[in-house]
Amino acid sequence: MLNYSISEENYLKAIYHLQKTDGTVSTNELAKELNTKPASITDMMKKLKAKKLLNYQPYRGFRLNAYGTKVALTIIRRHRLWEFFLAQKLKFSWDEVHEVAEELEHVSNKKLIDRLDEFLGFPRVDPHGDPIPDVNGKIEVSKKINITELPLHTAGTVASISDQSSEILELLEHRNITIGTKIEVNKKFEFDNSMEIKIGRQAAFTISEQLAKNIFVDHAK
Amino acid sequence: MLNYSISEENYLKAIYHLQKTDGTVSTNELAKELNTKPASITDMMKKLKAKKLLNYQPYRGFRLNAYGTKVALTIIRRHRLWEFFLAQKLKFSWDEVHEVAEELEHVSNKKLIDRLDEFLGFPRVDPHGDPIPDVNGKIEVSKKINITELPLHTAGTVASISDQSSEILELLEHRNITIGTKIEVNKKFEFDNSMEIKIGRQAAFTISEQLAKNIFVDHAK
DNA sequence: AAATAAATTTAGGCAAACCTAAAAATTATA
DNA sequence: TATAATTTTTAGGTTTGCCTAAATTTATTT
Repeated sequence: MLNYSISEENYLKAIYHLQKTDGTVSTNELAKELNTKPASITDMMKKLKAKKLLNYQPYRGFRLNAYGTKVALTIIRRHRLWEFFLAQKLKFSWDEVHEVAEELEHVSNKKLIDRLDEFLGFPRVDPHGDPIPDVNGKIEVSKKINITELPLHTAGTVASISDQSSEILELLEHRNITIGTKIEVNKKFEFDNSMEIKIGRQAAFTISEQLAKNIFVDHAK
Repeated sequence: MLNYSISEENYLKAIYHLQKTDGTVSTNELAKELNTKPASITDMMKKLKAKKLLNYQPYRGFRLNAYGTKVALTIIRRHRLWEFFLAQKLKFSWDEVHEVAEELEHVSNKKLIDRLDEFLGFPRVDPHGDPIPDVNGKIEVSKKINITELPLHTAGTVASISDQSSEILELLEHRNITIGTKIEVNKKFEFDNSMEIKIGRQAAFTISEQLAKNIFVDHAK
């Protein structure tokens, strides 16, 4: 696998993430994601196409090919392993890791990343609950699990709420919990099975077992 | 402290290292060190002077000022902490760490470096035996110590040999040990106080207590 | 299907960091 | 000290990755 510039790596990563939802990515979409102008995107798409990382037809959007996807996944692997390292070993909080990992991810030494992976005990998910691609670029598809099964200090993205009553929604609204909210469990109390959770950088608060049992989150493995 | 580009950081670091020996650094000297052409050096010196990092008079060489030195020391701090991390935590060998640290050193998040320092237990010297600047940029002056006092797996640079006989020099020559050679102690044997040492990437070998007692190395603290 | 709006691309520029070749300053030498 | 050799700087280019403004293509309306 060849080496790519920091800009190229950021483009590949952004395209990978945008592709997930849409089938193809548009110039404006990517420009917005990368905080650049559409003209810059067109420039770079020509380069990445020339380097055989993606399929691109003028005016028709673009999509990573198999090789481009593989490169994107190694970058995501680096990013998530560093996030895990920062949270686990350097005691960075959940919401601080991303920014630092954005820089570390561009250090491309393969042995470094594989040794780091080993040092960390081959973690499967990063501190946000997103799956970490393995040495071969294989990435686990995330599954829904109940928040009560979520490991401590590992975020999950709220994917569904089983009870649909207005009572529970009132409570969730009050707590600022909706689909897409990232939740991290701080503590579980055996006495009443209540748990202390945290959302983003807000102060932690406690929720009852009843409520917890209704919250499902996306989580790899 | 402001942020500098990777190139600027590499220039500052190189000037710092060259300054140590000479009083002032010349264009050609720096060009050789950085594998660039003299014209590129002149370009960059103008920029670094404009940014108040060094003193520079055309045709008269250059030298970091107090601020430039401080910046250089934070880069060296990052580099050596990462080297320590790579050797100690990721089991990289002595001669592999430098190259990887050259990349990691440009990640400039201060909290990252200070937390890493703490995580590593505030090490004083890197795996090559060079001192690591502290949070405030203070760097210990290296002192000579006998190789028998050198901690295991930490390199020291041969600074002097106390015995000056031709017999010892013959032995040292055979072993490829001269002033400037970097030595790492692998093991010490209590039985006869002999020790197994390693030079660069050569295979390790054993030396007697008598010989060891005559080898002094530069080593911080 | 024309006209208008929106998205995308092209054209031409800019700054950073490098380069080569030529000019200028400094240093060494006859 | 004048000339030669060396060092350094200047002048003018190149590539990467970005920009603005204008042109073009595609999509949406009427």
